[in-house]
Amino acid sequence: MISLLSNLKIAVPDKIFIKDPESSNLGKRIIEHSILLIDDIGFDSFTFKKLGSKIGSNESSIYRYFESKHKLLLYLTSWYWAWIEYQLVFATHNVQDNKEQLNKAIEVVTRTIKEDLTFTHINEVVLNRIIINEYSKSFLTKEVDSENKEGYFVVYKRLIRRLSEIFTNINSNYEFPLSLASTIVEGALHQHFLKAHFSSITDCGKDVTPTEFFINLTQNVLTPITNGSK
Amino acid sequence: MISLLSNLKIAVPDKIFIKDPESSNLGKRIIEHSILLIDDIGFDSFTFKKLGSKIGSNESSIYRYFESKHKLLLYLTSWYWAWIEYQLVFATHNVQDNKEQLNKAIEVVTRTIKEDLTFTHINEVVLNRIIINEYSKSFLTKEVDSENKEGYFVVYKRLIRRLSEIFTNINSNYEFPLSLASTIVEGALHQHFLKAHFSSITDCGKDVTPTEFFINLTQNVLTPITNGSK
DNA sequence: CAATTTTGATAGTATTACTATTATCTTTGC
DNA sequence: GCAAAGATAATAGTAATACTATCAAAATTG
Repeated sequence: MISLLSNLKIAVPDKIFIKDPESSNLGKRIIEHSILLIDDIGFDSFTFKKLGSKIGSNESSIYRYFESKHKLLLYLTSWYWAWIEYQLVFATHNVQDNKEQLNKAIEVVTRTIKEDLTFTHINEVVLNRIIINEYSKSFLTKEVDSENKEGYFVVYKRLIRRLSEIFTNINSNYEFPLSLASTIVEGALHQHFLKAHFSSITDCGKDVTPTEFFINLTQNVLTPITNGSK
Repeated sequence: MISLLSNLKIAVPDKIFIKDPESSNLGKRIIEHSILLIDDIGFDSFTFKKLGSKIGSNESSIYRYFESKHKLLLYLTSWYWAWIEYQLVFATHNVQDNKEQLNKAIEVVTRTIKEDLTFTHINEVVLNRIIINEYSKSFLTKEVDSENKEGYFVVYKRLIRRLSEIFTNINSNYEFPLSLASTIVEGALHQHFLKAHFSSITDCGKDVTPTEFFINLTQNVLTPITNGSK
């Protein structure tokens, strides 16, 4: 993975930022430390002023990259889903066996994240925690519809569609591939959250991973119970 | 349902409020109009000052009922899940056939809400929209763990456990009843959200309901694929 | 009807989420 | 090597938020 992606730049829709943070040293520090700071104090308490003092820069300079902290969150989440999308494509590409392809796909979107050294200023493990804790806040707003029109969620939607196509390949008669895909991706984040904070309402923990739960679920759902009538 | 519940008061953990809003006229107006106002402008823009002017009362008076708008959200969500829990219990109680019981349970937690005239100051249809749009914000905070210890999420957790028990009744060998229950309840909210805002990544819409999707899913997951035996 | 409780009005505070302006520092093109 | 352009920093300012505190007026209750 490291060598494969080493020349790649994760593509984030450019309407999300004012100035591309990948284009400068300050921009990269903004991304690097916003991830650490949001993880540390939570998105609600996060401000550009606090970030500025962390990176020895000024609030007003950060505003030249992102219009608002909400846009910065959209940037981080788009980056994350694009990164997952690449992994999904690489992991499933050229895999002959359908069932193996399915399992790899589910694994990519549900597993606990491990460090990826390709992108030095981005800590994917910490970013994943942010996605688990804050992703919903990026679309649970009164502005979703207009922001959706602006294309701020294209990466995520493309990922869901790719995953649903893998389901359709396995079983073209299955009626709800999109809903299954969106349920699994969102549900995996939720199971990781429950594991950390509400362990009494999840089976995921030390012995069971969200990946096992969702692989079992997907196999049962996509394998029609054709014996006899059903 | 109306007559059955007419003497019931939905029980919300009393640590959530300073003064029980059910105990006064002002309290009830706070609940009634907070639901309408949050639905109208969104929780993020909602303030006690705006609510005060809607109900012809004062910001400071509302603070005597709820410590913060976050606590008010916890109140509304606890009320909602307790209301769903009652419906779950009534709908599945004394149902002989296991499969029918299962389907009724899934229906209660995934269906589109219809008005319930038992609670005159609470509009359940609007409250359901708030749950879909804002519920995640009630636990995606840095304070989850301490608030969980205080018991602010007991109602929701009890609902998930009840649902998981129904799954276990159907198939005691199924390994992930809690994760399935939490995935369905959260997933249903998500499918309703997608239906309204991201229709390209869900199959739910005019022809398909979240209930159909989740009933199909649950049946396939709980019915082991032991072809031959089944 | 007096005591108590509840509600309303007003004021005040620290912080947030920005915008605007001007000064300084860095890069680059020649 | 230097001027011009562009990027960054510093400072100031604003309206709104999320409260707390105090006191007066109104409503409830015993």
